[in-house]
Parts: sequence; structure tokens; C-alpha cells
Amino acid sequence: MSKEAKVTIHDLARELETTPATVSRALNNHPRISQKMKDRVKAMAQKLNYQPNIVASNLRTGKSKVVGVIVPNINRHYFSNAIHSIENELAKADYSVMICQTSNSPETEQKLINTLINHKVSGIIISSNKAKANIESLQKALDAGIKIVQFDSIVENLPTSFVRNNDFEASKATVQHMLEQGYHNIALFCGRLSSNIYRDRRAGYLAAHKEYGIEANDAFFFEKTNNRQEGAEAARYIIDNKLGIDAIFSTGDYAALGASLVFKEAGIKIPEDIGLAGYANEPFTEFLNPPITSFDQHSKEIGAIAANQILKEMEKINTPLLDTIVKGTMILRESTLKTKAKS
Amino acid sequence: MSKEAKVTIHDLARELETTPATVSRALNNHPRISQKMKDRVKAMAQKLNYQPNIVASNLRTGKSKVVGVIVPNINRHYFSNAIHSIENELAKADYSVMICQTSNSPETEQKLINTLINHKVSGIIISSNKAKANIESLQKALDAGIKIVQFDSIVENLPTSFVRNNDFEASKATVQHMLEQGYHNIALFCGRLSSNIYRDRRAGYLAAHKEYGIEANDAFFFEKTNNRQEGAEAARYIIDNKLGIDAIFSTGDYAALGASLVFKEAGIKIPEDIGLAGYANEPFTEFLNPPITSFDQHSKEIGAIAANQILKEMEKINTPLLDTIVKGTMILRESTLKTKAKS
DNA sequence: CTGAAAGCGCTAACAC
DNA sequence: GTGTTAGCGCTTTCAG
Repeated sequence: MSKEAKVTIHDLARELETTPATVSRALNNHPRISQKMKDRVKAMAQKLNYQPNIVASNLRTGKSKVVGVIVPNINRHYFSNAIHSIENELAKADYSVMICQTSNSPETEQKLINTLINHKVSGIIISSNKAKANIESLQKALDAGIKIVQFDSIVENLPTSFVRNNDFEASKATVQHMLEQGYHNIALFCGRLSSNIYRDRRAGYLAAHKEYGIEANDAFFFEKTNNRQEGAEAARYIIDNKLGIDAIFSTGDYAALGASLVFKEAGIKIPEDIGLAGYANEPFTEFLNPPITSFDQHSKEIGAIAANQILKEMEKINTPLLDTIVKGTMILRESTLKTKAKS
Repeated sequence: MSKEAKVTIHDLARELETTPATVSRALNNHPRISQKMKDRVKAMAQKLNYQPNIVASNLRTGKSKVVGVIVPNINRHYFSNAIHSIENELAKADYSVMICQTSNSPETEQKLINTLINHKVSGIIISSNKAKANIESLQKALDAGIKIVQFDSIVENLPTSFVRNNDFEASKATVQHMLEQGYHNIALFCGRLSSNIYRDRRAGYLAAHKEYGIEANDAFFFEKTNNRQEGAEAARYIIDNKLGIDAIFSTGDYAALGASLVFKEAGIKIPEDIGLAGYANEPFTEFLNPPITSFDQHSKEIGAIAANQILKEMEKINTPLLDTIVKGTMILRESTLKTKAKS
């Protein structure tokens, strides 16, 4: 298969009449090697087209310049942006990225964590399920000296760094805005409550109501309504069962999208007949008719922060763990501007 | 750091009063090991919570169940979908995915290819730049026994499998459709011609004109117009310099998006005043006002095909190389339906 | 069916 | 500043 036998540090040593150890040290810029030797070694490496065997180095040192990233799905705007930044930042420090999708399956996640441990990655950046087995696996990773940074969906009681949004305040602010616009019967389209992010967003929704002096109606709570289809179904349910709902706060943009299209088809006007706000500021929210209010989570920044934090933790001992909260930005659009629509 | 010392096959062997070789074989289901021994070994592995050191195994065998994926950017719909499928398919076969972004820099790409080679990956799935140095690096990977599958932007004269779209026919069909709608002065917004995909799309644009008996106007060719901003600039240029352009075929959706928004602001009506078609069927195209005609490339399928092909090549010797063409689907939308708009 | 022994390529004490 | 030596954990001939 190979044209020429693989060249190793032994070959370099032989050519230079020195030893593999010296070659290794020279290549790694060891301080106690003479500049002259370093130059000779590097020249010879170039000449023979020497390529270091990273695997051998990893085995010997027990470390590797690899970081694993575990997310539910790569092809969601939020994650693909976060991963984009993570790869960019880590590549600057010559780290490689191993990427894994759980599809929200705790079993898959556990398996992936184990695989990463066995690959001897130096760090894991993860948006986690909360299954007990996963927490144990993450703890095992920590015990093995692997640094972990959690983002998005996190397990609070693990001693790791976090990077997260202010989901509670964000949701509260959005719902407050809706209440102030005159929507007083706001449905909640919500993701799985097993995840802190959806729990927080729901809490924000409830807190806004409480502060405004309105009791949130339990019948207006749509759990597991988190994608386009589920959003569409919930919207149809709302249309069919005159519940008195005059607005929807959706903890995800896709459910809002599904609802938006159903309302449009049914001739129900947004924002006049029903208000609608999503979450995540997916690109399409800007272009819907009308454009829908959403919340930008700054996913690129989140990825960059997570990457730089894990870099510090991997390279400098005693780097303190950080809990970083990235404040999102409310993007007000036509879909909740009832007052403006009236005027 | 670790709670307990790492357990190795030696530990298992000692406990079972056998040898590391037998343990290794048992764990790998070697046929000449008795079922009884396999059971004993696996039970003990479980009991001691043995975790194989993949790195050691990789060093010894010179292989690894890792595939590298190299793309310009992760956070484009096309690539994030392709990668989504790639990871899904490879994970089924217990392969891990290392992901790399070139940001369209040939130097970065070359560095990444080398890193993957040195990591001893078994395969590389790549959307490549065409720089000479990169081709040499890919050849080096092939020489090292690494399987390569190219998709999207490919280097034709390398002996690898390809997975691609029928960009030429797709573009030709779209432009034909526009010509038939009565747009006879169609501008071309185009990506870098160093890439086969944009060359092919341009060729399709030209072929459609030729077949229709109209000469394509050189002044209507906008090279390096491939993102939102460039598209907006080109649109402004078109507005300012009365060139007689009555439609735009853009080889990418983002440039079409930029143009669409500029036209809207300028009060220029799509499709009445100007026709507009994009390429890639980015999610937002469906929701623009009006929705814009585009071309769905089936990126998920492309990723899945690339992944399964490389799996075969890695696992079965003498797997033939495949050149798979995935036919895209034209998505006709309002932005090019001049006749319908008239009626 | 199992054991003995060697070694993948590199690094890091420890010498001098 | 450089050489000697041992070994990371695993697999795989070769022997029996």
C-alpha cells in the first residue's frame, strides 16, 4: 500500500548518528537540546518527510490533543454554530475535535462518553441528557482526568465548568413583553421538562405571569411540543378547541414555525388574532410572514467560550471552574407587536 | 486523579490465571477461544470495569475506527446535514468522527489532512479545495492506506469514490425554466470558479442559454457573489446600473437572499420585475417573501451514501470505487413564476 | 485451545 | 547536551 516504509524517529536517529530519544526531544523543542541538533533533526525530518505517529505519542503520554463534543444533533442551527466555533478555537491550539450525536438517547450518550474516555480524549464539551447512568459516566471521565465543559443542557451537580444562557430571565422577559402587549391568555409550547433549559424557560413564563398578577392556565401548557410537527398539531388543537388562547410562547422556534403555518392557512392573523414568540432565533424566524419574535442565544459565542475554557483547563493545572452565563438578546418582531398592528 | 488504577488486560489475566494474549483474544471474540473462557473473561472485565485502551490497540494494529471529515464550514445547512448523516451512519458501525473546517483555506486544509493522517484515521470524507498541495496530501493519505470519499467539491483525478450532485443538469434545468418563464436576461451570481461545483453550475447556465438560442451576456456574470452581503451588493449594482437584467440565477441561496432583501427594500417586485432562483434549498428559501425557487441537493442522503461507501472500503478489501450522482430536486416557488404572477 | 515473546513508535526517568 | 533503558497497553505471530 505505502510507497515507502513509514519513517520513524529511529530512522532519523540512524541517519544522524544519534538516538531516538534525542530526536524526540529535538522535535519537541526540549530545552536541553542544542539548537544545532534541533536544526539538524528538523532538517532531516523534512528531508525524509517524517510524520510523527500521534497515536504512539498518545499511548506513551496517556494524553491526546483531542476534545470530544457531544450534542443531541449536529444539524440544528444552535449546535452547528456552537460546534463551528468550538472547532475553530480548538484548531488554533492544534486540538482535534471528535463529534458525537446522541439523538437525545441516554443510552447512546453513555456509550459515546465511554468511547471518548477509551479514546483518551483530553476534554469533553457536552450538552447532556440527565440520565443517572450518564452522570456516572461523566464522573468516570472526570476521574480519568478528562476535563468537561457543559453547555446548553447541563447536569448541575457535577464539578465542571458551565456555559449557559439566562433562559429564565430570557423567557420571563419575552412573556412579560407579550403580557404588556395585551396578550393575557398565553399558551406555552414546551420541550421536555427533564431538561433544565426547558424547565427554566417554563419557570420564566410562570414568573412573568406571577409578576403581572395573572395566573397561568394549566390548560394552556403543551408539553413535548418542540418541533415543527408538534407545533402544528398543537396549533390545530387550539383552533379546534376554542380555549380562549390569544398568544403562544414557544420554547423552540420549530414549534412556533409549525404553528405559524397552520394559523396562516386557517386565516388566523398574527399578531392581531394570536401572538407568537419562539426561542433560539433560528434563521427562518426573520423571514416568516410575519417575522416572529425570538431570542438569540449567541451560539457561536457559547461555543467559543466553552472551547477556550476547556483549553485552559486542559493546559493549565488548577484552572478554576467557571459558570459563564451568556445573556441572550430578545429579537422583537411583528409577531408579538399587537399594539403596533392595531395602530 | 483516578480513583483506582486503570485496569488492563494484564489485570484480567492475573485474576483469571491466564495470559494477556488469551484475554485479548477472548475480548475480540477470536474463533479459537473456548466459549467458556470468553464468558469468564467477559464476566471479569465487567466485574473489574475494564475499559479497553483504544489508543494502544490502534498503535498495535496501525488502524483506528476513526473517520475524518473535512468541510469548509460546519454551520452551513448543506454540510451540517451531511455531517449529521455521516456521524449517524458511522456510529452504527462503531466508528468515531473527527471533524475539521478549512474555512476555504488551502493551507488549513493541507494541515488538517496531515493531522488526520498522523492520527491514523482509517478514512477521510472530504469536500476539498483543489490546491496542488492538497492533492498531494490526499495522495499521501491514499498511499498510507487511508480510504477517501470525496463529496461536494471534488478533485476528479484522484482514485477515490465520489458522491456528488448533478450540478450541471440541475442548473441547466433551473435556467431553462426561467427562460421559459420569459426571463431572457438572466444574471448569474456565482461562487469561485476554482471549484467544480460552481464551474458545473455555470456550465449549466450557459448550456440552457445555448439550447434556448440566446447568448448569455458576459456583463451579467457576477463572480465571487456567493454570500448574503455579496448578493446584496450585486443587487444594488444591478439596480444602479440599468443593465436590462430581468432575472438572477444564483449558485447559492445566500446571495439570492441578499438580493431578495435589497429588491424588496427598493420596491422591485419578485417575480414580476425580476425573477430569482437560488441553489441548495436552504430552509429560509421557503419562507422568504416571495418564497424563492431553489434546488434541493439531498444533503442528508449524500452524507449517508458517503459514509456507507467509506465503511465498505475500509472493511472489505477490493471494494470498487463508486462515483455516485445524487440527483437533486428542483423546488419551484413563486420567485420565478412570472407567468403565474401575471395571470 | 492457550501461552510465550516480541514490538507498534514514542517519551521520560535516570544516567553521565 | 545526549545516550540508555524501560515501557505505555495491546495484538499477533509462532509454538505446542
